[in-house]
Amino acid sequence: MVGAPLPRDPIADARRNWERHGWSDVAAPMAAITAIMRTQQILLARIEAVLKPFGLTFARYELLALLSFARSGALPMNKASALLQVHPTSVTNAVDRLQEAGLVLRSPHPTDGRTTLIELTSGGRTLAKRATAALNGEVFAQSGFGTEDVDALIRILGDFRRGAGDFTDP
Amino acid sequence: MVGAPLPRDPIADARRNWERHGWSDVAAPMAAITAIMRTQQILLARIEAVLKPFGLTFARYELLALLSFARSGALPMNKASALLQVHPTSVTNAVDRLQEAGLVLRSPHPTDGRTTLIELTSGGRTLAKRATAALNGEVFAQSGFGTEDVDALIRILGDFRRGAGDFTDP
DNA sequence: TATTGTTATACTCTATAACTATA
DNA sequence: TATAGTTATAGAGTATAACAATA
Repeated sequence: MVGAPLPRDPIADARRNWERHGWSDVAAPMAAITAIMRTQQILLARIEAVLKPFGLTFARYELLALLSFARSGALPMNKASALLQVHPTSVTNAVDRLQEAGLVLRSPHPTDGRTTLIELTSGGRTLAKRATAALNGEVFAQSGFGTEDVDALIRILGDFRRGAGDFTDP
Repeated sequence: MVGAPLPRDPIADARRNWERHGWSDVAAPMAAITAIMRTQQILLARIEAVLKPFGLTFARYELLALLSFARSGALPMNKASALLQVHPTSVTNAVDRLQEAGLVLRSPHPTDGRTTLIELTSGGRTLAKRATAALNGEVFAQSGFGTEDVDALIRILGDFRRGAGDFTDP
């Protein structure tokens, strides 16, 4: 998927093309956004490679990790959908697969008959811990970002996400 | 897809969870990387929404835009694959669809019988221009990133991509 | 009426492997 | 032998719409 390194940065080239065609005013944001898309692609590939031996995809890992941090150990489907910012059908799909693998189970909500709770099995909890340790050691601990750059990213992208309506936190 | 804003930033919460579980050393990079994933999701949704009326996906638009900047107006398949950093089969697929839509056409390479050249039709060139104008006006011009933040992102993500082996540029 | 979740369906992109044709 | 591209096949996530059950 990632072949030999290119001799030139294709995004810097695209930026120059934008400037040459009279779009100088948006060339820089175009380059920044394109760089985000490409960076995400690189990071996702690393993450999925680490998770593959555990039989997990990133989407399923995120659900597992979310459950492992839930106070009660269980979450309603719609809560998971909201927190992970994914479509309800995506959660249904992910839970189906995790349930087949014996990592989570569905249980009825005690008071609201409409809602389904998802909770980790003990096997799911163990796998979540192991997968998290692997990601921490093989991806996050060697992210390729310097300490100050990590802080800058968190601030810049936090501002962006707030502006995009993700959350209202201060 | 994007429901009501959450009262709290889920990524900041995840970071606190990491710290509470003894992974303080990687909590910040985890948060930065998770923020990149989420930001990409938001941006991709905006881009695809703008491109939809043109009958284009982002992957197909990228190919169209790349061709529109090629000096000769044509590119070999493998060149496109390398520059867009996508799998050869993804290029085959994209070209198939763009060709069905009459936006590009395949032609034989003049000297190397193995390679196929892709080139824009006049309709493809027109659509590329219109789609680029729409993206510039509706996404890049209102990116939600401040000017200094755009510069910071370009520098930080450029360093990252170089480190990841995307290119060898200075 | 509104909400929760599932099902059916469809359409992305992606990836591997096998294959053809050419160098 | 190596390279370029296609085909077949598979799997991933995402989305819409229709539906059932419950509030």
